[in-house]
Amino acid sequence: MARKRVKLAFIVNQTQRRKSYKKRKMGVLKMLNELSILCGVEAGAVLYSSFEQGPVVCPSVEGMQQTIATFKNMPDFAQTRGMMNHDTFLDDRFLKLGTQLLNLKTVNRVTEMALVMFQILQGHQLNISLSSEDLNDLGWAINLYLAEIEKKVEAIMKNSSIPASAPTQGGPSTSTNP
Amino acid sequence: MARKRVKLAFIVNQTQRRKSYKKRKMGVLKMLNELSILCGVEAGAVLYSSFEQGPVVCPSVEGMQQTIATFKNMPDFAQTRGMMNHDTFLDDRFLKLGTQLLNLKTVNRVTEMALVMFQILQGHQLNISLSSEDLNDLGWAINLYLAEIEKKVEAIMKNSSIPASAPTQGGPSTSTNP
DNA sequence: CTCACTATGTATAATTT
DNA sequence: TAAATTATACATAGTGA
Repeated sequence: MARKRVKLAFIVNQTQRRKSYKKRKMGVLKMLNELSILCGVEAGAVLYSSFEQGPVVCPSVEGMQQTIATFKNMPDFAQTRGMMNHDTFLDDRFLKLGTQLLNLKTVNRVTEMALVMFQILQGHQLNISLSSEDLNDLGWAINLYLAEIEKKVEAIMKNSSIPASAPTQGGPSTSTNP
Repeated sequence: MARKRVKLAFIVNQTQRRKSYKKRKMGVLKMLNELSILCGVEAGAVLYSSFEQGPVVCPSVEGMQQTIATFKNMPDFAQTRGMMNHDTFLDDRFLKLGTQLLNLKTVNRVTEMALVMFQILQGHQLNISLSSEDLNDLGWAINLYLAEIEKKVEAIMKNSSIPASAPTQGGPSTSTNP
């Protein structure tokens, strides 16, 4: 019943780890959502866990689709056409429209964010793994390490006679918007 | 002194919002880091705020660079060369090597995550903003809305005689690893 | 596994310096 | 404006159905 002080280390017990992951995922996504709303910040995240088929992407694609669908199916939307002018600019219905459009802009902004993230990390990856002769030792160590692992895997495979299979790759699962 | 129940809405006061952003950013990044360590999950995030020059990227590029630097400068690393075999595979020094290599793998994994995120959102963006005639109304509304905003901005600019300036674009700032 | 509950550590809004 | 403080709401580890 008591929540012991959490030790910041990998949770070895798989069941326990899975539980913790589920709860904390919810927590992080909720807080990210709150940060986004409260502070007017575009916030995106990706979680890549072994517990789920694909990466968890936030903000969720489904959430954004719902936003669009809501906008498209907004009652009286057709009636709004043709009655837009300065007098109706601050009309409630039009303000709602604005909110929805801001959400639409968010989609584009998040895409842009992801691109930035990708470019930054890609550039970083190139710097450390491809560039100069400074990393010869690193490359050598990697190869040796992987070779050792390969040997171990081969040995295990021979003994257990389980055929090697391509990893199952499911579609990405998106988080439900909190 | 008391923390009032938080109302989930955009904080209008800029000073207040800035404060909240700083604190909550720390919190979210910390929790993301914890989730990553506790549950063995690759977690990446991007924050795009008006409070900082560029996007905040997590895990931090600097943090990863430090990992690499540590690895490269590891004492006795040169001595390890040539003494790797099955007997020394579980040697302490080599286990450390493995940990560092896992971190290196994390770099690549995060890059991959970002790419997935980008592709998913890119695809989604195209679906909703470019594709079919279903969205004619949406496009029409956007144009009208933007035109109205433009008029307002023009009016404000004329009255205040403040010249329009290109937004300053700084380099990306990376979060410090907690 | 999933939900529900509860005790408790943590994050953070409000306030002061 | 930023840092330190404090009181409180919230997240979540542990537990049971």
